[in-house]
Amino acid sequence: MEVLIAEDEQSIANTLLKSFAATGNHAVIVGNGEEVLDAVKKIRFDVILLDWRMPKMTGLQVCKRLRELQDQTPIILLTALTEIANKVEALNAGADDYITKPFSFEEVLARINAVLRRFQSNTNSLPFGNFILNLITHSVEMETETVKLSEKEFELLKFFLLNKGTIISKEVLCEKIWDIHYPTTTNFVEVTVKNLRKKLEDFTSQKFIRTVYGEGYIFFAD
Amino acid sequence: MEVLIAEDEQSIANTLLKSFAATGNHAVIVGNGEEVLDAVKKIRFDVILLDWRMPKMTGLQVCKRLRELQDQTPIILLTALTEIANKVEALNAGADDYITKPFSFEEVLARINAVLRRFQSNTNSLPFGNFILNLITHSVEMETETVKLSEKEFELLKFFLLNKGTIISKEVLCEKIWDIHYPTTTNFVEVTVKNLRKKLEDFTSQKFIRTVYGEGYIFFAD
DNA sequence: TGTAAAAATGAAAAACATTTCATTATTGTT
DNA sequence: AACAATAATGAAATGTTTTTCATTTTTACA
Repeated sequence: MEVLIAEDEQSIANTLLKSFAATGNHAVIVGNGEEVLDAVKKIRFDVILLDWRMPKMTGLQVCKRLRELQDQTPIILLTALTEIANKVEALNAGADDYITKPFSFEEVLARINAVLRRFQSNTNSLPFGNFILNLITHSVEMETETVKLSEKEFELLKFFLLNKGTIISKEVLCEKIWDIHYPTTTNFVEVTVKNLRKKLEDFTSQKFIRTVYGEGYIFFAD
Repeated sequence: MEVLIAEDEQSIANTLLKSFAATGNHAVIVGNGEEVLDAVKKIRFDVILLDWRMPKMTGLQVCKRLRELQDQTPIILLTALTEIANKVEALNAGADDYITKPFSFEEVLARINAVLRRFQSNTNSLPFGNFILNLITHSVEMETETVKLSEKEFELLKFFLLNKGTIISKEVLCEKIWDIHYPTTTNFVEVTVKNLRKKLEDFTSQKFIRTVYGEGYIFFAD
């Protein structure tokens, strides 16, 4: 397991580092929030432990910033504070859990494992723009409204979201969604794209599905 | 949201009860662990708040017992204790989170929402017997075969699985799945039950959906 | 056992989703 | 600008699901 620890108190940092090493894991220590943001750009971590009090940015600010940057790495906040407002703030800022100091390494491990357990199983929603594709209800949700997709529309949008930013040929869509080999005699792919576009445009004027002439489609969000 | 609160201190219990009502939720209060075990047999709750100190059984014991009984309802422990050992114990006993007293109602709600978020995104399948209901594909899977359910069949089976072992009236199904108020002029609930039974029986001779004459249906698995 | 209420069933009707098809619009190339 | 290839569209045809309805079966209870 790859752990990123943001902690400016040397003694705590070193104890954690050794403990992780002793349990067969690998930890990287950084001393402030900016270094966290740099580190996550370079390496993928399984979990991030953020000290609440740090130089420059607080753990909370780092947490918020990471979520703004669409980073979904599980975050556990380490805090010496006990004020209720902070706990609520932490959870609402996108942290997955927090641990109050003083803590035992045993507790840290228990917390991490609990958070990872939740995370490991697949997500039930795929966000894009201001929207969310709910994989259970097969509908697109925004703040106020919800639109139910037909089955083919759902599978198409899901496929686009899992492959956003890359050109997807009709041939591939045919194979993956309809399980039909190219060439097809009719244009059901185009028709389904049209219908999906229509449903999304009822929400917004944003053009998510762009056509690449002669090659296929490409999905853009953010 | 349906909340079960196990709390023997009347003042705390009443405050919670009122606060939940004020936020459009419904809470049930019980005073000891045995009543918790009784209550979950009858009704499905979205979350259980367990006081650590209670007559007869501690919250921890109740928590362990519920997990032994295969009850997966999210549990949040309410505790006045601050010893680290207890926190670890709580998480290892199968609790999903804990709140230290004193707490604000705001924190309780934030915690519940955080737990529910994890819980929901944690499961994309519901197992029953030797089968699995895949919540993403809306199909029932067994070792070799797979059957795709229609939308109503899917919602019905999902509802049964989330409420297994309890009697479910047609009235409730009508409200929750069709969003239609009783009484109905026609018998679409019975028809959908019939079709779902048929699809399940193509897999197995096991009778999952039992009729309770004059009351509704009850789903049995394991 | 007979009866009335409740539930199950097969099949038609209605609503909805998918696919096909003819036509129009757009794109890249000359 | 003109052309051919590709894509988009509206609407019809087909297929599937949902709902309705008439009838049969099951149940609890006298």
